[in-house]
Amino acid sequence: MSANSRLTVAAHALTWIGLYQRRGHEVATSEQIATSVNTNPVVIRRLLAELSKAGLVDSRRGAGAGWMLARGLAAITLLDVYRAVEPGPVFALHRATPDPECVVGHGIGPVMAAVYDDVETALRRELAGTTLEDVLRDVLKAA
Amino acid sequence: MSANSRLTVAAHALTWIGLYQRRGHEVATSEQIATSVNTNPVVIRRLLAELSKAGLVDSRRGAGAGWMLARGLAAITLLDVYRAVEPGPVFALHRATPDPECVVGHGIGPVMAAVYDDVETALRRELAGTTLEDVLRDVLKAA
DNA sequence: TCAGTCGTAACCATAGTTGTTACAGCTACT
DNA sequence: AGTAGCTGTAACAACTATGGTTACGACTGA
Repeated sequence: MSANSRLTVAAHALTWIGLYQRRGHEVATSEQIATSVNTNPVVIRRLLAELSKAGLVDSRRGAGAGWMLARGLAAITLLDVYRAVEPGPVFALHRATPDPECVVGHGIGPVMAAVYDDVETALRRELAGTTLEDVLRDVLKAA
Repeated sequence: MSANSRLTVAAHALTWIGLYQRRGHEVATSEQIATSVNTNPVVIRRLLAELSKAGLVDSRRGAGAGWMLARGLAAITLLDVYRAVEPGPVFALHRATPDPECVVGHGIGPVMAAVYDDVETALRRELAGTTLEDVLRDVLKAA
């Protein structure tokens, strides 16, 4: 499985913005966030654009521009972030339709789909149990 | 996330071998399985090679060669198959180490790792709850 | 000996992710 | 007005994972 870090980086960016705002700043720039994440500002802007479409952040343009949270850290769960940045499911069915003449080929699709539904539900339940406020608290606790 | 069908195809192949053996045949060939899955025999052999390393199937070479289950369908869970064919975790941490001078950059790695551990545990618990015997039963029920 | 199959290497195509450069558009500030 | 600074997005390259295909040596029952 292609392990991807989109959820990690998105959570990092949002947590960073939250802490920065808590310290009295109105907006955070993609360059500041990129420095903390250790990546390119465009990567951050691309990710924040998806989070913006999902209603998790707002952006301000022009001079003094930047990003701000659309709601508090306590009101954003990792599931919200996951939904915003992960396009597809973890597991997929066959790429090409299996042989419909074969009993297994004909029937296994729905069976696996049901299993994958349960897996996704469990995964989402876990992610829903952690808010970015929890993340920030644990981050500060470890410092 | 790159949705992959390795788990689906592996479960399909094993279930097919199990049913084929139950009908009185000793071994199944990669070509027969590939026909049911609707893919190339080499894809099946590559996947079964991984399942063989994991001790789920055995192969016989020479004339009359093919594949057979190493143990019954009821003794193989989807978690066993998942472990055999999925190399890495679902989520990854940062590709490049975040800024250690930043509180968030320094502390968020372990926090996210803990969350991902819980997610993987939940995912594995779900997969462990279904055996290939369950899969075959549901496949036959739907027919 | 030979036919059939495994085991595996090699190569290509496709797709997703990440990093990078570039540039148009917007707006507070001077 | 003009400008500086940042967003928003396109374009491209590099890398990785997956899947499809061809090829061929290795093995073994008949």
